[in-house]
Amino acid sequence: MGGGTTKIGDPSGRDETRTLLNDATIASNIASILKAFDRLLTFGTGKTDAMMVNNADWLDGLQYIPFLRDIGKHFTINRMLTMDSVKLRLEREQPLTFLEFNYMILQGYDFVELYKRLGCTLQLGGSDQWGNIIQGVDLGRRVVDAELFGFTCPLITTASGAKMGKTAAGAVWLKAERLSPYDYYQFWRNTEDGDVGRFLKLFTDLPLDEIARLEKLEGADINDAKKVLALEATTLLHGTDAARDAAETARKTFEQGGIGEDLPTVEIDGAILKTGIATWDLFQRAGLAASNGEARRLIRGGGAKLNDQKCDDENAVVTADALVNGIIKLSAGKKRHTIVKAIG
RNA sequence: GGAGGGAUGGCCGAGCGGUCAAUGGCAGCAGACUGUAAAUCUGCCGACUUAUGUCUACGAAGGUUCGAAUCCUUCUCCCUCCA
Repeated sequence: MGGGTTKIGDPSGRDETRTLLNDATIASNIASILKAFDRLLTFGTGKTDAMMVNNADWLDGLQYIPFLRDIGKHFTINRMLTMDSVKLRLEREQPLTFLEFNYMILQGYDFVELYKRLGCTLQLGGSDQWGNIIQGVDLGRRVVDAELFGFTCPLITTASGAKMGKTAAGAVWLKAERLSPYDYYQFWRNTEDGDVGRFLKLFTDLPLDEIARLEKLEGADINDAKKVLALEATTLLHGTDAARDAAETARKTFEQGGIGEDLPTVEIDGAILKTGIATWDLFQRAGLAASNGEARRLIRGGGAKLNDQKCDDENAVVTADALVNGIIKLSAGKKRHTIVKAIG
């Protein structure tokens, strides 16, 4: 964990100085990240178990002068200026502070420190980390005569060039509290055709010959491959049960036009339904519109459905009569569905 | 220290006294077409129980004016050049 380096901020790929966080925020972020990774890695003390270390352990106590003399002398400004993270910022005439300029030195130092403490000899990262990793490799050779290695992979984009990680609802979160298994499943289910094969290889553990078979599918059949992708990816993160439930909810919702149990659910006071509530208000409360005005626009635009019936009048009053088995299904467009449940 | 240039809605970027909630592009949302895909086309895209209405908004605070994103003053931050 970059508990120390986050106080500096990696200048890679951004024009603006990263917002500096305070210690409490950093600590809570680290705890949160540990929880997210816990789903994917086995942390422990065993031979092959994962361990999480925090570079604040050795960076926070660094003394400036000794550090400059021992480590700083191995870095030339000439070389540092050729690093993309620095070069791009300068070329675009964006400010780069001395603080950020030091980031690569610290990350390089991290690698050496990890080698000395834990015998770590390989650093993996996105291709934007290449420069930072190489600095560590070089530094290792110079100060501890170690042979270190770097391994980078291209940052993942979709076939149409968009950066990964964004969905209609915002970012793709790994924690179920931020993005439900169902929404996570849907994220993968909606993968572009051209990405399916690549994503199957990158984000699932399926054997390559199975993936090769799925890749051969064409036209509408590609949907079968997408279902496999979504199911496998969701299983890895949320487990078999959650993934199966998500798949079942998606099947019911999209293939039968019914109501899946895992759809986002919003509770509403039964008394409100008794007296009646305007349609636009209901959509807003269900979280399908960010503001009342947006809800109205959604309905006016013809994108809103209540129990699969198109809503024509934003001011129409919805009452308890609309409840079917105690719930109302609201839809914004074809993909965003929410269940409203009356309570009390 | 000196001389210039700049700060506009999620982002980029026009506007340079009224017709500006602010051109255009991107992103986003919805509709059509489809396969819960992409591409394309269409509409929407500050908030408010929607109103030819109110409020908030063009870095911040004052001022000029019937009226300011647009003019003036001060401040903050950024960029470029010179030292």
